[in-house]
Amino acid sequence: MNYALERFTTEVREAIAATGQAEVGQIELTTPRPNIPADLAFPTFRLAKERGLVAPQLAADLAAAIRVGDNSLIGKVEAVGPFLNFSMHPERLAVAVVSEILATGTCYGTHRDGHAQRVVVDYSAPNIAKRMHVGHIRSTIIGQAIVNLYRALGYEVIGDNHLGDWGKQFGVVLASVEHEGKPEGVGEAALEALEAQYARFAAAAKDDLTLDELARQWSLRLEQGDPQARELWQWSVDLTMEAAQRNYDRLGVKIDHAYGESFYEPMLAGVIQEALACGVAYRDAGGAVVIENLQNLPTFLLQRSDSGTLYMTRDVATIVFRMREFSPQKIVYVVGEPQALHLRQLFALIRAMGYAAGVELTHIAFGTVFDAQGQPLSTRRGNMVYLEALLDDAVRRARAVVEHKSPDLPEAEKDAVAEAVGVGAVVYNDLYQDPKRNITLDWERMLATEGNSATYLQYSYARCRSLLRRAREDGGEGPSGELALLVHPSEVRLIKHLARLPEAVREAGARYAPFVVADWCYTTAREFGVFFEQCPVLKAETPLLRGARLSLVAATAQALHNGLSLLGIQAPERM
RNA sequence: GACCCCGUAGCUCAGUGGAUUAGAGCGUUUCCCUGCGGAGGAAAAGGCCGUGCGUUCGAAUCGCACCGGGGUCGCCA
Repeated sequence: MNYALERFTTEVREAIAATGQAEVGQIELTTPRPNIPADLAFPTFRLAKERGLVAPQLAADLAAAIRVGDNSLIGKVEAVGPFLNFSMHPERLAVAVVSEILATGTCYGTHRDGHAQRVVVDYSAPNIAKRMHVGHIRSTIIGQAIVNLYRALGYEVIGDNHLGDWGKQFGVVLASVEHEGKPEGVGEAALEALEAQYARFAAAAKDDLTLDELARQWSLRLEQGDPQARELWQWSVDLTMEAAQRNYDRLGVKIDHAYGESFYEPMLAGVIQEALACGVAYRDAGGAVVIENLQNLPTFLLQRSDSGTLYMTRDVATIVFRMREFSPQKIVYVVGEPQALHLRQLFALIRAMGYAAGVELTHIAFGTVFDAQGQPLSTRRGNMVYLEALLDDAVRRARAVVEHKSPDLPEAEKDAVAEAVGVGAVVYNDLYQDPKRNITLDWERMLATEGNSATYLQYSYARCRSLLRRAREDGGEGPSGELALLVHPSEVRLIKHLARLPEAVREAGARYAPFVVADWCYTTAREFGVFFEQCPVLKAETPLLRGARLSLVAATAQALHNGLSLLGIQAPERM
């Protein structure tokens, strides 16, 4: 796809090159700040320096020498000081942008950059036998947005849910089930009961050595593949995933695989052997397998002195497996910032072992969630917020607003809108800013219905759809092709912004930053708001203008919908 | 002690080498429903871009040092 904005950029580059005063490679273009009345600029500082010229003079000379074709998207060329400024041709831009959005539909904004390339995204990773909480929501939501973005960029994306389904704590889980039986209920309620059971057993085992021994036995039986232990373990996995799936469905999350840590158990001995054999690791006096002096990173372990394996061991095996199974060009980890060092060590080790050569290994480190008092959320502090409850609460609050704003909607639709608005607010709270920032769980901010909020974006979409619906109903001029009429300043601004979705998608992908798309959506809603205020659509001065404006509204709705889908946010037709 | 992330308006955040006036939202103070969804739009007030030194024709943006906040540092994940 060669979008209008890309064609414009190419035309500018070629026009400059055609003057014979600059090589194509020397032409670095920038997007001017909003207060500059231009759409693309060529700062001539560098070229002037190379040629021993004065920048403003060079810019003026270039401006005089540039020739623009009859059907060019370039409207105006102007030298302003040392800058050579290019503006788009408003009428031709309107025709190009609006028609390409309507023609490409849900594909508008996508690319083929990643053609024949594969990306593995590691995200969500809930712990088995526990409820998902706010700590998992960030990985899940940001991860899914990254998956969506890379699919939109044309990559083949493989999502993998690296379940926390292994480790010493399972001995306690299984022992507690033997002790108290399986908890009643389903979903998160059952998991909550299981967590309580776990806590009771763990507390009791502190004073009762026979209980402690029981847990140890179960842990051992599980590792040795004992059928009964395995069956109980599988039951806890199923129970957890069933609950997780409800949350995933609501969040629009779909993860291709869920191998989980347990899957790699058979590969671990081999990984340790290999690390020892190739000399990056050694076995110390205590029997632990140690890696030190690796790229100035702190020393770390690949195997415990009691011969047990570690998170690191399983993560190495995971990369080995992913390379063999998927041959990806990139592996992306959507994991919290506290694990940054662990992942640097992992990446360094895997490279030292000769794996993943030429493969991009990326850690998208997201910040920690704090409560309103600035405390980290934790079970022990008792301030933990669980995902299902969070979503339910958000939806409940949204339902009250819907009831107040749109009392005439059918009840079922009110429910659907509340679900979209409530869940959308939770999702947007994780996507509207740079993931690496720590965030405070602020209900007011999260469930805001004004300003830079999911609700505002959904509202803008609903207004677009409402206009189009009413246009069909009143029998007047429908969306039409007289797009060159769209030259009102607020129309031009909106169109220019709509033209930027494709590059926003690219930038968001390159930076692993969904907020770039969120920002684009927000600005779209703002520009549409201004247009809506200043330009009557249904009662436009002429039928032709009405048709053109309806086309612009349709294009805005389509582009906004595409942007929101990338973020995983639903857009109701009315609300 | 070492390393990583952050520090921009009262609050939450964009902007990370270039253009008279560093942008949004929330909050505050005003306006705009005889025109389509007011979950909207307009305007005002509010900033030594943590501090200092440096690099550069040019620094919120790059480098160094410091200060403040968050985090991590062999047998958890």
